Amino acid sequence: MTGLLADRLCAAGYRLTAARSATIRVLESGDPHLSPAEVLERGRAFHPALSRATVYRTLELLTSLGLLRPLYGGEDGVRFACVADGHHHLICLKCGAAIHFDRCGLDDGMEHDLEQQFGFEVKSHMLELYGLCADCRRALPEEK
Amino acid sequence: MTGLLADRLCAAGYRLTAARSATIRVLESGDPHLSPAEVLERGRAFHPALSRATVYRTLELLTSLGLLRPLYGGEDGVRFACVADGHHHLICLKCGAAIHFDRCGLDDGMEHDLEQQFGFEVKSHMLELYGLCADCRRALPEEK
DNA sequence: GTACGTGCAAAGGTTTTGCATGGCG
DNA sequence: CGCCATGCAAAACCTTTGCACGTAC
Repeated sequence: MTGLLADRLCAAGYRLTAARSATIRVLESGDPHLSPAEVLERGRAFHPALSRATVYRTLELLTSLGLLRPLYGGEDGVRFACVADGHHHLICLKCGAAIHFDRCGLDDGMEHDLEQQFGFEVKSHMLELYGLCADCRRALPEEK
Repeated sequence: MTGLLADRLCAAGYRLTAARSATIRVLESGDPHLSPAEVLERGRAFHPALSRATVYRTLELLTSLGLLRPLYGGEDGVRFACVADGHHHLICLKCGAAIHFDRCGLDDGMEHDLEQQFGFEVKSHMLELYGLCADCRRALPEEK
């Protein structure tokens, strides 16, 4: 339990309430790709009164702080990923599976170069690679 | 006019119809981050009868071929980006501006390593860096 | 000529909003 | 104690789906 999201939230001047705390606990507990509905369902384990509207508001707030990122998954709508310290996925174009990997091939000097070139202040990043996962590669040749 | 999207579509065995052609022309004409509504509006310049449903169907089709990628933009919902040959953005967390840059710091051996490790076949990729654009950095200190 | 693709319009689900209440700081 | 945040429920929105017709190949 690092409390990274909570820390950043407070540092930005927002209150750490029961609803937000529950939402954050869900986001930091394992599964890195959750839909708003899943966050609501799991969040109610920590704070039964949690409302759908508050989940949406909290997700938007964390996104605006650069801590979360909304992704379009394979088929089931939006999912949010924590990108506080960079996030890297392999995404299967067929089944929508998102595989997380740690290694980031990013050139370390790159962020600095971009800040120089565009005056852009980089806070986090995400790298996605698209293709076919092992299971779908196996399945494809068979189906006709 | 490269016709890259059209070529790939046909190569995959799909028909190149007037509706699809119009949609593709919009996607290949400049602006790399379009919402479905914008695609519809601009597409009707080429094919007035173009329907909203067909735009959605075509966007989904191109996405499943790994040519497009749905992104959640700053505030206005989904936008689609062409990732046929890799795409790299700086995204402003405040105003939602998406700045394209060419340089990709990706380690060239990385794709191959991931194929070895996960059995994943990489077809395209996208790199997003989140932060504040030059304009918003200037504006922030002023507004209280 | 045939199977695929389209347009229309209605259905479905998710996301957003307003307002009175509650609780953090 | 004041203001921020919440919960509820309704409203708004975007997206998807069914079906009969048109058309690419």
